[in-house]
Amino acid sequence: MKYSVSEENYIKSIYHLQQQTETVNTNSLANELSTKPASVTDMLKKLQTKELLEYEKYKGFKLNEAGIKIALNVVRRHRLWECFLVNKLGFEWDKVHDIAEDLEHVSSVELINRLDTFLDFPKIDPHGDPIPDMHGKITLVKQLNLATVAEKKNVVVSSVSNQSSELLEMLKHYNIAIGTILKVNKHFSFDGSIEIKVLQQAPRIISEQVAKYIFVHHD
Amino acid sequence: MKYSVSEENYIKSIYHLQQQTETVNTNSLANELSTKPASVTDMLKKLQTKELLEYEKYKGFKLNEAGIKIALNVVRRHRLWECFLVNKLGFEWDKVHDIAEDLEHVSSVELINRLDTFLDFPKIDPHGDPIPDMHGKITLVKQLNLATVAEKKNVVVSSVSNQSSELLEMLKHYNIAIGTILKVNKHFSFDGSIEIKVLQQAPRIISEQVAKYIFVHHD
DNA sequence: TCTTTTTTTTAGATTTGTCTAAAACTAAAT
DNA sequence: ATTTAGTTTTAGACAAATCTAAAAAAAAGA
Repeated sequence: MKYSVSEENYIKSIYHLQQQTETVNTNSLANELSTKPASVTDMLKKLQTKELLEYEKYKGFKLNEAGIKIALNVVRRHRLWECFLVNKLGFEWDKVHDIAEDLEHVSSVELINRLDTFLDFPKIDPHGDPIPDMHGKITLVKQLNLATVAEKKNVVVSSVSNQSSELLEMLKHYNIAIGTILKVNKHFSFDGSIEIKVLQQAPRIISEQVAKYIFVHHD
Repeated sequence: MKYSVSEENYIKSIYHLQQQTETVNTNSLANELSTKPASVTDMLKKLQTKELLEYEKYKGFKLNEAGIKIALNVVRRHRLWECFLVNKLGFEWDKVHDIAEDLEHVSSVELINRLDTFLDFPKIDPHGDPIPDMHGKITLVKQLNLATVAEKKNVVVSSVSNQSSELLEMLKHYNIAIGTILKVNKHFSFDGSIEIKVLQQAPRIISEQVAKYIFVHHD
C-alpha cells in the first residue's frame, strides 16, 4: 500500500518519538512536526483506521508492528539518500537533512535497493545513525565515546553528537569525518585530552571537550 | 518562487505540447495529464494569475517567457535524474521515466547542480533528448539517422525512436547503447542493410529496419 | 445560415490536510 | 475533593486539486 507524504512524515516522527518514550502524546508530535495538536488528532484517526497505530483517546498512542515496518522503510530511504548526498555529491553532512526529507518520499522499491547497492550497502548514515535493510532489520553497531576508548586500538568514527558548524569546521581541519579510521595513542589524565593518530597523518592532541562529542566503533 | 507538484506537471506538459503546436488546447492537455478538461481550466486560471501563461478563454494558451523558464528547469531535473538512474544505478532506459517523474519535483538548486557535476555535465539523457543547462539553455545536437550516415565516419548513438523491449533486447545483444561510438563501414543498396563497427568488436550487419530507429550525432 | 457536434468553461461537490476556537478530559495542587 | 492548569478532542471552516453535470462558445456540416 502507498502512503501520502503527510502520512509518511507522521509515521516517521511517531517512530522517532517512541524510541524515547513508551507511548507518544499529541503535543510532542505536534511540536515535532511543527503543526497543531488538532491536526495531529485528525491524522491519528486516519492512521488508526489504516491499522498502523495503537491509540486510545486521551491516552497516547504508538505504532504497531505494521506501522513500525513502514517507519523503518521511510528511515531507510532517508538515510540512504543522506549517504548519497554526502558520499557521492559531496554535500557537507549538516546540509543534507532537508533534501533527504524530500527524496525519502520517492518510494520505488527498486530505486532504493539499487541505490543501496550503488552505495555499497552502508550500515550507517553520515550522522552515524544505522540504516535499516530492506526487511527493516537494523544492524546495531556498538558506539563508544572517543574520550573513553582504550589506547592502541583502531576505531572508526561513526557519529558526532554536536552538529555545530564550529565543531564541523574543526573536524574538517583535522581530517576527521564519519568513516575515518584512527587510533588513540594516549589518554592524559591531567586534563582528559587524548593523542590520536589518523592514518598517514602526524599524531594530534584533542581536548576532552571535543572527544566527548565523537563516537566510534570497532571495525 | 516554489511551485506545487501539480503546477510543475501542468507547466511541463504545456511546454511539451507547445513544441508541436503553436498554441495548446484544453482537451489535449487534459489527455496528456490523464485528467479532465474542467480540471485543466481551473489550473489555467491559477497559472495565469501567476503570470506564467498567455491565455484567452476558448482560444487556447501557451507558456510565456517565465513559464518556459520553469518548464526548462523541470525538464532539466527530469533528464538529469534519468541519466543518474541509467548510468549510475544501472536501470534500463525504458524503466526510468516514472521514477524520474517523482524525483524531478525535488527542487533544491544545489542538489541538481551537484548531480549535474557528478554525472559530468551530460548533454543528452538516456533517450537522446537534450538536457537544458542551469540557465535553461539547450545545446542542440544535430541528430542523423543511422540508415543515412556517411561511411567511414565515427558517430555517437544519441537516441532510439522505438522503445519496444524487443528492439531494446536486440541492441543490448549488439552492445549498442546511448553513447556508444561506432562507424559505418558500408551501405548495401540491395536491401538497405549496413555494416557497422563498434570499438573493440567485430563488424556486424544491421538491417535497414533497425537502422532507421537509431539516431546518431558526430562527436 | 442555421443546426448539430465538439470543445471549453462554470457551478457546485468531494477529498486531503490543515487551521481556530471551544468543549471535554486528565492531572496536579491546595 | 474541588479548583486550576494543561492536554486532547471536536466542530466547523478553509485552501488545493480534483470531479460531474450543465451551460456557453466555437467549429463543422448541411
